[in-house]
Amino acid sequence: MSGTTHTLPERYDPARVEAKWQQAWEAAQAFRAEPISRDGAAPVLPDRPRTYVLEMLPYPSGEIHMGHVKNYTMGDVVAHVRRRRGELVFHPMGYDAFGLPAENAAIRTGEHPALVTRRNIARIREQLKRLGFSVDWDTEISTCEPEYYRWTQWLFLRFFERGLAERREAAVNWCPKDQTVLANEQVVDGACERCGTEVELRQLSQWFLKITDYAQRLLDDMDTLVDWPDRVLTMQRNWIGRSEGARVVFTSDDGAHEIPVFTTRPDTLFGATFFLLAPEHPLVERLVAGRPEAAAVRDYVRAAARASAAERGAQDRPKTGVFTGRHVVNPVNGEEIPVWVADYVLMDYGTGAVMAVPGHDERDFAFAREHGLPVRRVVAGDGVDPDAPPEQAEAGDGRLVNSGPFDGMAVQDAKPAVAAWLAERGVGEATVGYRLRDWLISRQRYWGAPIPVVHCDACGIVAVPDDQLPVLLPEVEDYAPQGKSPIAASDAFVHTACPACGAPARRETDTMDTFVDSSWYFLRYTAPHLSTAAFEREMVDYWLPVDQYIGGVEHAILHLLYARFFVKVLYDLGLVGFTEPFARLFTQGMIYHLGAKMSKSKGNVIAPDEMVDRFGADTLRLYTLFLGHPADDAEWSDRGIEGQRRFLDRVWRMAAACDAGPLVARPSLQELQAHPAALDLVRRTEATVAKVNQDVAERFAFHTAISALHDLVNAATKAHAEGEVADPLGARALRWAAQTAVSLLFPFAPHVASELWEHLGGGRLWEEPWPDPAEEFLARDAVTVVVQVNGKLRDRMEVPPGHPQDAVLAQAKALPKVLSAIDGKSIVREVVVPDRLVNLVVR
RNA sequence: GGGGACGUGGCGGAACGGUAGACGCGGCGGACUCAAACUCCGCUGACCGCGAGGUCGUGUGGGUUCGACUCCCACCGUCCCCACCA
Repeated sequence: MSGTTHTLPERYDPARVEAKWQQAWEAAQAFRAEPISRDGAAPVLPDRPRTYVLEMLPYPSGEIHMGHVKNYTMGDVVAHVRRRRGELVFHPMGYDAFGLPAENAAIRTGEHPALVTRRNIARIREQLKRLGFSVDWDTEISTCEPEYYRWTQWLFLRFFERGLAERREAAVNWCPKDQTVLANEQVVDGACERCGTEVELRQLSQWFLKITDYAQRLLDDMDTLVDWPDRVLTMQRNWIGRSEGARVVFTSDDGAHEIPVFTTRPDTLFGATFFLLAPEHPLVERLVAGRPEAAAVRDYVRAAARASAAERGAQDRPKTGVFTGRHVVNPVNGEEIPVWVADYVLMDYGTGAVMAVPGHDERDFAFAREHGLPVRRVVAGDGVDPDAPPEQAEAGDGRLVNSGPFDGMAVQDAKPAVAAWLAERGVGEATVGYRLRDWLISRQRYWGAPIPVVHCDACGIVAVPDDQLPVLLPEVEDYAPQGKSPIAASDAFVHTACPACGAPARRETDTMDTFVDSSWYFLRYTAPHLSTAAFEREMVDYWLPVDQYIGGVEHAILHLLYARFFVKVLYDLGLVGFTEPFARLFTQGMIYHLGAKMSKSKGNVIAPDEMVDRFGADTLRLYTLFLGHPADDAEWSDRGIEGQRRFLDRVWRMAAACDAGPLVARPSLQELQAHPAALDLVRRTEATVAKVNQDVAERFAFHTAISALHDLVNAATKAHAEGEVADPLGARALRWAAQTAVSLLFPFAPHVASELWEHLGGGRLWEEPWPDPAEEFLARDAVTVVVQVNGKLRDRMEVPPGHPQDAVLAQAKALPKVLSAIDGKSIVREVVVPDRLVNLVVR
């Protein structure tokens, strides 16, 4: 590929060009990932600027879709540009390979999910390769392979040792027909996504990762994520849902139980007229046992357990509840208030118990109305009668009334004052609540990483020793869940010896949520096949945090939050030297077609392969980026893609119009003085370099960068067609324009750019320094200044750049159109924006 | 109910307080061709005018500013996230 004498075929044939360059890159190991950790080799870390460009790894459910093409093309552009800027670029690829789709296919066909998955991966790999992304395929990882999930299990055990993984009872969505736990996303309108059966809530023993221990740090460290989209940060902030309030301890009427509540309104404590427990609250049974109300309460609790989450959470549902016959004592005033059980109280937020202040909380007010409970005013705005109970919940500001020693205090002051009062007496304190829940990672499913613990009657839950990892998935007959994980059917798997005491024991049969796999894959890329560790500290500290992460906004909350949590835990464990995984995040918009999100069920999917067949990978890459700003949703147009193919055809013809090599140097400004057409072309070329650089590096605006390339190629083509650059100097200018356009085109359409670069006499374009604009060509010798009268455009004029303001003004005032516009009026103000505009304000 | 994003030609979109509609699609007219495809050239926001030119125009209504698609407020519409979170 020395590119000496190379004749260009007349017609652009993408299939030939793309195959040729994909082979060339592979043969040259052009995009080799280095350095990475390998078995038996000590890492050598180059002293060079490095960049980790990462796109969210695909889920191998079948084929890639247009969203993937857009995602990986964006990442590829960034990777190419940075590589050619001289940075050491790391741009790996892998597969998030565990999970439901492969498993469901296996349940249908009986085929092993590993086979389904590997076949899908082979298909996707082929599709990605056809698009020519600059990744090193030797470092590919797949989360479902034992060499990967061994380390997922190893990391789980580190969480377990730290007390960050624990097993406890939790309510889960349960489909009584399928006999399985469903993720929230699998519950549609309170029914099972697959069979339509009403979903129940069920108490099951489940594994959790204690992400709530990290709630505050996940919140605090967001301040360092300045290059993340605000909307993602906002979504995460809302998801974590920090709220300040107080813990208040109530005591049961017999003095036997202390029942804490969490409230954000400790200032309204004197307004509590009743008390609520969630149906799942452990004290419910103990409070009602042996009482006449017990039967009614148990009925209610049972009904609540059967009701689905969606049903319980329904918006305008009447507030139901049942009186327990018991009372609790309010610590501020010793008042006894009745205890009810109500299903609008959630067991997993706060303490599962609530003090009800109907005067100042909407839900409590509705409940009080429904059940004839008293409403009391404890906050009054100006001019409000303190003894008139609110007619509706009043959540606004005011001063405290009917609140003993706190009367007259403003709400804002009363909150800390009441909390302090409680703390002094040992019946509460100021505290912070989060709506973030612990991360339930248990799945009663086959196709996931087995949770590597053993249940021993004598020792309890025992970790599988590191040297016995991986705990391999057993072979089973049936992949369908039957109330427990399918792997529980494998006796050989389940029955084992306790690693601690050697007695017969049972293996855990739950597998892990696939989000666990994808919470650390970006670390594994630095050691994709290392057999001695998940990764090496030196290497991850070298490459991470990821410089540019790119993916769909649908992962704005869960994946990104989980990955951040993982990295913080690994930091605390001393396994990594950074606390955030992704320094810069870009979330792309979706591609729509015929007004809807592309989906098989809507029949509006455009298959990338078909587009590659018809137009070539380069055209497809270009078009997905040309669609609009990548952060915005975009509408696919069948005709639109033809425009980008036409553009590449035009680039091809422009390059073909140039003689085969060698490459030329840019003509100097001085040489070009006598040749206006050539000068103009070089000026446009340099301006395009500046524009593309700015759009790609600063704005992520690939669509306008591509537009700028259109402009340049159109101008060069026109200059050539009109014979303006037929002379030797003109030909050099044209060649320079062509060379530069091809060079700039490369990150977007690498195959055709490489082919044309070769024709023009260049070698390895992927290593060619990325163009910088020649500043001397960016300055113009005349600028257009627009002239406005009262802000209305009246005329425009050419002036030298930096022309003195008074001269510009004088020239503007002499323009005939301006004269007629200001005729008979007096100028009251003159605004001059240098080199841009004049505005005359007249009256 | 809470939070967020977005409303610009026939369509995708451009314009980071200073020429609204770049670039692309589509459309119209023309050149090339026996014809077509390809390619090339011209026009293409609306209205008035033969023309030069003029008037209007970025969802609606206000505001800030010499000047607003852009900033602020309210409303209408679309989409996304969260949602009985005490």
